[in-house]
Amino acid sequence: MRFTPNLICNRDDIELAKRSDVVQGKMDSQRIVIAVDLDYFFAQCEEVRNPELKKKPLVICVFSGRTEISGAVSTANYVARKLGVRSGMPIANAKKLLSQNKESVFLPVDQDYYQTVSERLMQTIRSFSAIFEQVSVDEAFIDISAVIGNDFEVAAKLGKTVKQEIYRQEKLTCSVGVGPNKLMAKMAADFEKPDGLTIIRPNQVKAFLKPMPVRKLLGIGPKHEQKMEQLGIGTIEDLSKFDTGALSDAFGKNLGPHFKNLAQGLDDDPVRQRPVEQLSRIVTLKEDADSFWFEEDLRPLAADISDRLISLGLKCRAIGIVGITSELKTRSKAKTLTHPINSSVLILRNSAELFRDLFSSLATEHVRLRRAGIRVSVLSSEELGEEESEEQSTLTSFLSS
DNA sequence: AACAAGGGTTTAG
DNA sequence: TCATCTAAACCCTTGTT
Repeated sequence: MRFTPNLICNRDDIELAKRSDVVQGKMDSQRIVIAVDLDYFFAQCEEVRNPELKKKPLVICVFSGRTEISGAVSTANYVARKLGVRSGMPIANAKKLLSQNKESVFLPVDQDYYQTVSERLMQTIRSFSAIFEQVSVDEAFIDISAVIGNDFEVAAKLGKTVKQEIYRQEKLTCSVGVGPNKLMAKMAADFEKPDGLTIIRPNQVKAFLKPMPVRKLLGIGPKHEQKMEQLGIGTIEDLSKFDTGALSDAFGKNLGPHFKNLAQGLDDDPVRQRPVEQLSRIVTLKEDADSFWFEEDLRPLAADISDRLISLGLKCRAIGIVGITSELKTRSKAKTLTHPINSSVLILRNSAELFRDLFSSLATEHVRLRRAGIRVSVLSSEELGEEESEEQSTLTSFLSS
């Protein structure tokens, strides 16, 4: 079976595609979703900036600052991947793998640059449908049902057009998937990786999923895979036939049935822009800390989170800290405030207090911290928060006491 | 019973 | 030997209404 068509789109199709004035009808039964996933995004951005890099192994690194080379690989181009470099890998390991190749290049992430490119890309993708969801800096969904109707052949052309338009504007390649929902669109995009275009029509869903290992399903990682293996589940087909009750027992009341739906290619999650729910920043400390003497390391984190809250017009009513121990275990503490805040000073004061708490526990365990971070959540619009109900309940409890 | 809060885990990119 | 950073979703437990 083949999933990849080869069709060219004309000018009329583009104009048709741009018609976002069509109402988002409740034709829930037949959706067409497109997933766009930029190829090795950070590294490809660097290649566009300096085409010399295209032939060389290129590794984009997050340097932690502990030593000259400590840190992890963010992403790498396909030349480096062919030699075994993977994202998440320690930089030192990547250096070892590429030590024979004098051409290889290691660059630090340039988040601002990628962000600027990303914003232009998202504008372009969005111009194809108003029903749009940005998933990450380099990934997005559009729901084109209202724009195109229920015709996968037209959708295939539109997918091709999206790729061409992105390449024309930014000289970047991407992988595009077209499917009846977000899950299938995403899995289609993953099916053929650099510069791919894959269409999965509703009648192809079962055959597409059937033979795949469960690990390929979105949301099933190494841990879930291992658990499934113990249950005798190897392929997506195995999962789709497994007893729902048993899945609930193994993965929880929510997740168990969810996995079974995914295995059948079912996903009714709508394409929509999701509100920001939390903001966080974390740093690696110069040396592992066994007491709270690094308030200076925290100050820039608090300032950055405060800046972001303010520029989004938000305040937070919950604040938390995260610590990563020397053994790479995660420890966290959080508290809810009576009143929403966004100032750097208050964020710092509250997180410092939580860190003192955390260290009193860690001291008795003789555990030290390698990394320390701040997280804020329960975000509300700066103007109209849930102020009214807050006042109300305070008053009520006061009167009834 | 329903919901909030707090702490941990898993996934994804 | 070395192990980044950000964000979401879920799980479980405990406490309140």
